[in-house]
Amino acid sequence: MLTRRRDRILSIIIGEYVSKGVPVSSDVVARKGLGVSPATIRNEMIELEEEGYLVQPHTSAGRIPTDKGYRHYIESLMSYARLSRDEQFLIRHQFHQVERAVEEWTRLAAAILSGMVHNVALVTLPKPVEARLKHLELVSLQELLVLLVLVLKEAKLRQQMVTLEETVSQEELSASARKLTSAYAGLTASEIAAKDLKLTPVEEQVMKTAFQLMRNEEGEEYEEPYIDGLRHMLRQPEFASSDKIAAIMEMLEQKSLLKSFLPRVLTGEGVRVVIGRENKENVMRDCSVILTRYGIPGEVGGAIGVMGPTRMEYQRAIPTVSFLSTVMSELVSELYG
Amino acid sequence: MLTRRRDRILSIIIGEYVSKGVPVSSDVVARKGLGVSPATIRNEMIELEEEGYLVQPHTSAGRIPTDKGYRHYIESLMSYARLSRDEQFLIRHQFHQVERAVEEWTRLAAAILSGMVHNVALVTLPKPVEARLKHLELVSLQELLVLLVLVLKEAKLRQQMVTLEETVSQEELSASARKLTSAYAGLTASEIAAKDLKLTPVEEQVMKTAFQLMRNEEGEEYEEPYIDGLRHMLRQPEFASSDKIAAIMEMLEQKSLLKSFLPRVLTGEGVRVVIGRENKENVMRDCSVILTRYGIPGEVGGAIGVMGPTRMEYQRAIPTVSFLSTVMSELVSELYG
DNA sequence: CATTAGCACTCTAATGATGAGAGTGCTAAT
DNA sequence: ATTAGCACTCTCATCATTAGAGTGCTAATG
Repeated sequence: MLTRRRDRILSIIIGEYVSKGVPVSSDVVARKGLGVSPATIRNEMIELEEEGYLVQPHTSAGRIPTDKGYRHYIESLMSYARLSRDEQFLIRHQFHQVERAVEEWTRLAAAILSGMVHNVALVTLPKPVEARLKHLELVSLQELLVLLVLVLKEAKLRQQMVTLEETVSQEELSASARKLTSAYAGLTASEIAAKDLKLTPVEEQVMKTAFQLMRNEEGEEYEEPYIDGLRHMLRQPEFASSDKIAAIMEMLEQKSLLKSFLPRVLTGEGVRVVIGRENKENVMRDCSVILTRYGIPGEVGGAIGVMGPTRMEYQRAIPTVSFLSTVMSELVSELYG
Repeated sequence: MLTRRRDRILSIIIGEYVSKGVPVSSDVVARKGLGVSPATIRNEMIELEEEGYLVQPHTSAGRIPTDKGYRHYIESLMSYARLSRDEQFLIRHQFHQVERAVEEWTRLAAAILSGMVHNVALVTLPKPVEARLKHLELVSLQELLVLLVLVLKEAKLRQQMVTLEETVSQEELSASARKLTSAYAGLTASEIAAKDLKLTPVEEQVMKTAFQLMRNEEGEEYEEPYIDGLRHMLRQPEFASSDKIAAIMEMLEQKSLLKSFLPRVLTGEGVRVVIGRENKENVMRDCSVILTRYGIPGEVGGAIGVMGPTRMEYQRAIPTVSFLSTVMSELVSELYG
């Protein structure tokens, strides 16, 4: 546990370092109205360094926060930081101005978030815990080629070409589609599989494909996220070396890494902050990630978050992520009724 | 017009510079089997410099090609460069291993292209010159909320929520959908508008939305492209400074710029190469873009291309872009049958 | 006349020396 | 417990020096 004053000093140092990007000297801290001299601050700083909250880049430099320092700072921040009423209103307003569609919302959320925190925003599409069929349609394209269209409960479309073994007219296809829709509407993939219905071979084939498509919708993993704001993050001085940029780019373009990265962090409620070396990936050792879920627990959910250098405006980023998650939850709830 | 020998020297310099990234000296050129001494090369290089094909970064450095130099080199390249049979086969093979869907093909094309040329690949979805309706479906979501699903001729789905003014049952909606489909299937947006049919108010409303959606499909502009391979481009030494990266990132993330950028380049047939300062955008002054169209002329088309530093392996990039455009054209043709 | 050997010249990039400035840690006084 | 004072350390910018790369020019050559 830190004394009140050390806590205060740590906050000041983090605040200064985050905004200026330069190691913070005892002088600067002393001028922030603590009523003590730089020498006293120095003594405290030695303590804070010994306890692992601060480090010096070199002997004659000011201090910068360690991951542990940020961690402490953030814990005390999490509870009370909120966006202002005005900002909340402004954000809500923007969502009401776009198409009523999850893709649009997700894209907008990423755009707003990245713009507000000047870093990369990651937002996945909402994904239902279990896919439920709403409607099924078959459209004949060419002789043997049929387009299978699934409308899922949450107004999501999935499509897949199916190559039939025999020619079937559009009328017959429509009849089959009607039959299958009325038989299976409202069911999940497993419920559909369980139901033993008398189907024609063509219908069998269609449902096999539909089953696959629905299975793909389920699962623990989140969708591939929308990414926005790379341009902002790259302006940060910590990304002056193009090596780091390339390494991070590699991670972001390699969907596999990203996917495996998201859910691990999100087993639990509330906003998660992963700071610097707390990240498993080595390339991320100078980055922090602020992530949270949104959606309706047990029904549908997505992830929303920010990625940026460890030296990040947590004070602003955390409430922003938090608020946007709330808004996305509301929007999704509306849609899922 | 250049003499045969100067042409040869220019080629060698470009070849060397592209692979090594270092100004090329007369010695290096002389060792390439021209049968003349470095001094002769130097005399030729002076000529080439005076004619604007080469420059020296500073007095005691080798030469590097100017935009004009690259331009000349490329003109002579365009005609004969092809990918090897093996590579062609390998690429085709990969396309046959993915889902039969334009999104997959587009994504894959970007992935393959960027991997092969170690730079950024841009590929837009194919876009029809005029959207033709294939099928229309209405799915009731909530009391007044209906999902309108359009299947367009090329197996493309479009969706939009419609808020009705009165409650309509799913049966009635399906009936309307059937009616509208049989009335309008195969028609373009303008043909649909021209047809004067007796519609209920709800059907009117639906068709108004459908009309809008189809109109959005048309137009001169290409779709927003799939982008892949930033990680490769960033590894190039010319992007060591993060300023440039950020500027280019800004352009790529700002869809507006990108969209306006694509079609301007693509009024015409064949592969287009825009080198360095030939680009309108100032941030692109050290970059080249290789772009071409694919699709069925007059019916459906997209753009495919590569972006990278001016010092690019044109010899490889141009035939690769060209070949992938052919493959995409074939695939799209199959689908549009 | 085209080619080329020879050479002086220029410019870069790496290295090391120097000094100012920033900020510290410690000591001793309050 | 706090703080003034001060020696100490390390960075960073500047400058000088030097090796090396590659040139352009001149004069000689077949």
